[in-house]
Formats: sequence, structure tokens, C-alpha cells
Amino acid sequence: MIPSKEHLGRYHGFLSKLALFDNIEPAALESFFAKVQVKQYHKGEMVTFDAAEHSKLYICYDGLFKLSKIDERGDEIVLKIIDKRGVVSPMHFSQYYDVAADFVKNTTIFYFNDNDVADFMRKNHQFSLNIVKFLADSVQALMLSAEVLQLKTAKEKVGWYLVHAKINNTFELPYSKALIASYLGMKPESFSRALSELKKEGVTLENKTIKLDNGSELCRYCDKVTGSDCSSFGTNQCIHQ
Amino acid sequence: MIPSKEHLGRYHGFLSKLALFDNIEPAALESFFAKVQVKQYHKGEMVTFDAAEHSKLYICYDGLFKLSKIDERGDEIVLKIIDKRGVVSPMHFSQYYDVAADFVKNTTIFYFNDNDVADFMRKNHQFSLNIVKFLADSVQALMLSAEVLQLKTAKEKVGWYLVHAKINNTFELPYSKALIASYLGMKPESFSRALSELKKEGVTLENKTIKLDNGSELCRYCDKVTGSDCSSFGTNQCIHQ
DNA sequence: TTGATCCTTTGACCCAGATCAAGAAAACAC
DNA sequence: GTGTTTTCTTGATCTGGGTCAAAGGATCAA
Repeated sequence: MIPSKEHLGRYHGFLSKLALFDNIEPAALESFFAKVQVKQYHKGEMVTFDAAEHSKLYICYDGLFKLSKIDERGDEIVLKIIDKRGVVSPMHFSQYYDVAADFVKNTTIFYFNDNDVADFMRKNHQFSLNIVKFLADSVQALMLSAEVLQLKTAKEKVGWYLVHAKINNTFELPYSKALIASYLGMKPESFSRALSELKKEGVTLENKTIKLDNGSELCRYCDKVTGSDCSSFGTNQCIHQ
Repeated sequence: MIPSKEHLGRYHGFLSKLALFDNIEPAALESFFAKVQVKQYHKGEMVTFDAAEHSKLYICYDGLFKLSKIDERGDEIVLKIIDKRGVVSPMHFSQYYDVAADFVKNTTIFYFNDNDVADFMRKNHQFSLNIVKFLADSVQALMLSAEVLQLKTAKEKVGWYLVHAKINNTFELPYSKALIASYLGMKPESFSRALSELKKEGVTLENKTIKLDNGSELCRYCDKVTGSDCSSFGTNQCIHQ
């Protein structure tokens, strides 16, 4: 399971399916992928992702970690949860900004050095556009979560999170409740209490699987961006017009 | 004072000083600037900035407005305050995302259409890099404010805001207290109370001007990214090493 | 200069979610 | 399986910042 540098060819298939490499000719990708490097991190490990040491473009191949900031009091915010196919680019941060990468599972990460990324951007305009798209999506996701974190009540936050699992049709919580709680800026106790509030509305969680009494209970917690991926988006059973 | 389309030449100087147009040959800039358009908004006006209607790159020439989201209950979060030289690019948002642009003063905005921006990015790699830089800075600013909003107490938030005015050497609050309060995710009352707490630590506000008893009272509220612009950054009177 | 409007401050009170503490239930190791 | 560790839930209590209300201060138009 450990990809050695010699066998990276196998992983080109994985990389080429990422949005970051959309609409780029295979030949161009091949020569860029030749520069990929790999690193493993262990469960429990914590690394400071600062631009000085980590001025790279990272792509998670397998595992799970969170980008977080911890203050003097030990309080933590989770900025992003990254698992398979997740991308982080400390190379785009200011030299003084840093975040902690906190590995929840053993994790395998592919990365490209900043100068290789810059080269490829110069040679391939579509890749530049994909980087722009990636950053713009990050901006939008951060604005959306600022909104969720500041404006919504505990119950609404949890409902909002659960609606994602409904829309992507897994109906499963992808991570532990404690991790999701911290992503939503709340304590596990509050998360648990919010869930029992939602149960009164017909939303039950059985062993990380969401059960809905009649199917539309979560719609009121949906936002338009998230909802645009829903199979009922825009129909008359959808709240967004 | 109202720039008419015929006299835009005068404003090329203004535009060319923006970071967005750094390191681009004047000739290339000239032909791009020929495509600029202008729009005026009135104090009190509120416009929905959605990608459908506003798929453009906006640059504030004069005035003041805030990008905010308002929920059903009427609670508001301020995502960004934009004044002279501020840039917003709804063209990079998803088609379903929208924010409200809430004009605090009469405002004059320059803008470029998305296809003109895309053209210029294709023709001029440096401009693509500048767009990447702009978006990366936005990501970082949003991560930093997520941290401030979630982790800091009211007093710390206000201290953190004041430290900016110290570092840029104006020692002046640039906006009304109520606007700054909403940017910090708090109510004007709490802002006022936080100020009176800070007064006990030697930080006084006299008519929007910051007075410090001995000069270093605000340092404990400084973060490293903000601090990197301080004249004492890294010296032994600085808290960052 | 004078109202009128808006912005800011202060006090009293309240509440959502945090904290603390103790069980219950999963998950994991062997 | 069985014991151990981690995660989750539930209850009691606390508290920072919000809400509401009222009074000062600024600012501005005429």
C-alpha cells in the first residue's frame, strides 16, 4: 500500500481525475506528474504547515487530517478537513501564516514543489485556470462556513452538515462526531444535544447513518450552493425557488 | 468628480498602482484598461452580488461598502469591508453563491467583464499570477478572520483590530464603530464594553484616534501576519520571537 | 442655530452553548 | 470472547455576549 517513488506511474490515474488537472492534455500531465513526491504521516502526528517549510502543493492520496489553529488557551478551530482527493496549498500562503495539520489517520500525501507548480502554470494556461478555480472555491467555501459558523444555531449547523450527506446520497457521517462538531465550531456535547433536537423533527442517526421519517426534514437546513448538487434542486419540493 | 467613460484615461494611473496589475508592461495594461467600465452606487443602496448578474471583476475607486450575508432572522455577518483600492470578484464565485453589497457611502466602482479578464489572463501570464495572488490573499484573510471570530473574546477582537491601525501608523479607526463591530462579529454594545476594558490596560480611544499609555499595550493582541508589517517586527520588543 | 437623525454608551437582564462530571456505548487490542 | 480505551451522551451549572431600553453625543441639513 505504500507508494514508492518508483511505482508512482500507478498513481497518475488517481491524479489525473482531480479537478486540478481537468482539461489538460495527457502528455503535459505526464511530464508534470513525473515530479510528484510522496510523504507519509502517522495518526496523531501534528505538523505546522507554514509557507517557509511547506511551500508546496499537497494532494491527499489516502488518510485523513485537519487544518486547524489552536490558541494559547488550547481552543481549536478546524479550517478544513482533508481526506482522499483533498488539496492544500501552503505555497500560496504568506510567509508568516501557518496552520497546524493534525493527522487523524495514517495519511499518504502527494506533493509538488512550488517551483514545479509555477513552471507548469507558466507552460500550461489551463493549469493556471484550474489553480484559480481551486483558490476561488476555497474562498467561497470559507465564506460559506463563516456564514454557517456565525449565523446558525447549534441545531441548524448540524442540520446543515447532515444535508450534505443526504445530497451526496451516502446518508453517512464521513467522520467522527467530535471531528464534525469541531468543524462546526461547537463542542461534542452540543453536537449531541443538537442531534436529539433533530430527532424530534424526524432526523435520526443510527450508527452514523441518517434515517429520515419522510425524506424532506433536512431541506430547511440546506443552502443554495450545497443544494445545487441535489437531485431535486429547483423542483417544487426544493426550497430554493 | 464623476468619472465619465470618456475621461477614463485619467484613472489609468490609479488602476496601474494596484497589486492586481503589478509587473505588467504598460502597453499591455493600456489595452486592458481600455475595457474598463464605471458604475456609481448610492449610500444605503444594497445590491445582490451573484455570479449570474455580476460575473465581473470590481475595483473600488472611491466610497465604502461591505460584503455581507443576512439570514432570515435579520442577523448579519460582514465578510469583507471594501473601500478605495478594494477588489471583489464575484466572477470567481459559483453561480449559486451570492453576497449582499451594502453601500455605506456613495461609491464609484470600476469593473471589467469576465470575458475581458479571462482574455487578459490568457494573453498575460503575470496577470494570471496576480489573480492567483489576489485569491490566495483572500483565502488567507478569511482563514485569519475565522480564527479571530471564533477563538478570540470580545476584548481580544477589538485589540486585534486596533493593532492594525497602530501598525499602519494612522492610529485611526477607519470606519464607524458599529461597522467594525459587525466585521468582528459582535454588537456595538459589546464593542463599546470591550473598549472600556481596554481602557483599563492603557488603550484609549479619543474621537476615533488611538492613544496608548506606553506604546506596547496592543502587542499582545497582534498576530504574526499582521505583525509582519510592523516596524518593530522581530525585534526584541516584538512578541513574535 | 436648531432640530432631526444617527451613533455610541451604560445598565439590567437573559439565554445558547460552554464547562464540569459521570455514565453508557462503541471500537479496538489481544 | 474479555478487558481497555476512546467516543458519545446526559445532567447540572455557569457565563460571555446578546437583547432591550434609555440616555448622551455627534453629525448634518437648512
